[in-house]
Amino acid sequence: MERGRAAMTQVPVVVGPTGIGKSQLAFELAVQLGGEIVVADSRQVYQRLDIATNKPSDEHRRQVRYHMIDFVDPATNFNAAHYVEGARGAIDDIASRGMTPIVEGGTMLYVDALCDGFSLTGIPPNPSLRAELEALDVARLRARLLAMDPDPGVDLDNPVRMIRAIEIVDAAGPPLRRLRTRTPPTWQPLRIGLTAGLATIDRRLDERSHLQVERGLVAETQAALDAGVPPTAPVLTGIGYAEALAHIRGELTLEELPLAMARSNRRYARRQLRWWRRDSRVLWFEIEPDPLPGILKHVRKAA
RNA sequence: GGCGACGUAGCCAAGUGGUAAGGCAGAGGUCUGCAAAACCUCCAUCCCCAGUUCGAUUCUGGGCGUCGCCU
Repeated sequence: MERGRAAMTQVPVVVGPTGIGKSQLAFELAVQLGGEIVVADSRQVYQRLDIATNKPSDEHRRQVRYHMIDFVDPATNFNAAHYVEGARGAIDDIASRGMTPIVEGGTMLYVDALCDGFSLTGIPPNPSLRAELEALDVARLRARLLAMDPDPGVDLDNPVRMIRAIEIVDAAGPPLRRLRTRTPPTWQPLRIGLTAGLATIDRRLDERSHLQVERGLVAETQAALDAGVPPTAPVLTGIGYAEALAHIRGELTLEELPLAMARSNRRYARRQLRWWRRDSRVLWFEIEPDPLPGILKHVRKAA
């Protein structure tokens, strides 16, 4: 069958909370399996901002080929649909060359959109409509949305979700639900979760935050500003950069900076854990004893 | 030692004689094109004792504590 090899291809997908060593594990997995890594991360796609986005080291990049990082102008916006398109292409490309694609990431929506094949409705953002809708309060947004689609299936308290819903229905007509479909990819995701106790995660995040500041996070942020990246750009709203900006504005001392970063990271890590722990398809591995052998065994058995 | 102010959740902080705003942090949850975002839910009986009162976190007295000023 034509879809033959591709259809059967198992793609390891390494997920888990930030700061737990996913990147390192994916690297080791790639080395062992002869693979290339497709990062699923909404911030690593942007060029230059390396420190707080936790991009792979030059050393790792020399040994393993990485995809979906470092290719978007930081002054622009990138989104889940762009990601899925690029990542699917990357995976097909890797597989076509006989290598093993390995997805690794932290952005929950990106991972699920890619691996579950979310349609994302196919309607692109409409900036002028968004600008208009952003001026409305929640009640008005809700009324406007319900007038177009009485049962849109979105959080009616959430302005961001309602604006998106209105945008879709405005372009494609109701009902919204019919546009949100799933078309699984031609390959089989093998979800591997990396986890650890919260105390361990918190300690690592604390250490990493201090390290990032020492490595020049503030200078990197300032350089981005100097290069014309607006403070409102998505990258600069990310963990680390948001705090660095606050420091540059004088709202945080240099001593407070890593503490604030660690706090944001803790919150994010917990959200990631909550997102994936409800997904029964994820097989979890503790990071404490080296999880690589067990993961390799699992991957090889599945293949 | 004297004088003054203050003492509300982990932190910041409103407030009233009738049974405690809000913010941050924390916990849980939602999630199909901004997702490291956005949104939802939960989270205190007001320093201690006595008194006044139908009823005190809110009034009075005492104690303890903190801060400031003075000697």
